[in-house]
Amino acid sequence: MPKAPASNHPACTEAARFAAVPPGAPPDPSVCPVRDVLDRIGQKWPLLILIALEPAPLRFSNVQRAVGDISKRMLTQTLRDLERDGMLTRRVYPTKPPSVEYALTALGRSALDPIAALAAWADLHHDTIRAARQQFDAA
Amino acid sequence: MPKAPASNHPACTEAARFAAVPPGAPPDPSVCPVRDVLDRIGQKWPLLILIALEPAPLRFSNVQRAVGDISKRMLTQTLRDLERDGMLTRRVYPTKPPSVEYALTALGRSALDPIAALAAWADLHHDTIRAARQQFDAA
DNA sequence: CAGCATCCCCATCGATACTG
DNA sequence: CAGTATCGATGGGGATGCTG
Repeated sequence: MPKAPASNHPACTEAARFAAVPPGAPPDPSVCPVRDVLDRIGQKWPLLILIALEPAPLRFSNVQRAVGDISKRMLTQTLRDLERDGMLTRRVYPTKPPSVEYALTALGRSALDPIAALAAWADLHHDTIRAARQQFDAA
Repeated sequence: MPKAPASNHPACTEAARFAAVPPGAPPDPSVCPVRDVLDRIGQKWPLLILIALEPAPLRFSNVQRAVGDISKRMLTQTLRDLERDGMLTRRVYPTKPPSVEYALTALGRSALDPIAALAAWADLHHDTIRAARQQFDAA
């Protein structure tokens, strides 16, 4: 069990509405899609892994190198989570020594789309944020 | 000090490139804008607070009610962080008893834009993800 | 090479109680 | 009403070592 399921938080209905849900009200109140997704991509490693795999599929060690300082433990765990979510595929080649290739799925690729929008926003407003922080800290 | 500064992670340059940075290379390698932003909005409360304030400014207690089950402790702390980032303003009315109104800034409002895109994605693909999980767990 | 198991730390968050 | 202060539990995640 990776973690507890997303909270069925009252404000999540707000979030869902904010997300421009279709006409019909969400039938399953026990899950908030927004939080469900954000819990994943909001973490450090999942995002970096998705980005690392964007240009091309990679093997375990190559993912580790691409991401940089992730431990094998977290890499394994995060890859599992992403595979479980259908964001990437895990293909084992029974060579000697074994090699495992990870590749984005269409779903994983499509996720990078809105993430890129967010990244663009971050890049655009980063200076403003940093300035705001400095001003705030002068107090 | 809210938390440690964002890691100057090698893959962040990848992330930055992915975010379609302008021609010039980022001069400050010690900060990754993408992680900087994601560290915030990836957390539970900041997002819910931004969403709660989107329709209209709210006072402390009203934010708490709007968000739902957040403790005063986390609410205070998160509001501070968001204020520090320039995402919202804090205006104190010296009435008796005192009241404090929190309102989104233009920056905070603009942040909800890409977040909405992400939320829309989450809403759209949530079923697919849940299905992938169920299939994965059948093993 | 890929990945699992173990240990352990410490940051985060909730609960509670108190103040201006 | 709008916080601050303090304590305590919980679990995320790093380091290390072992296996197929």
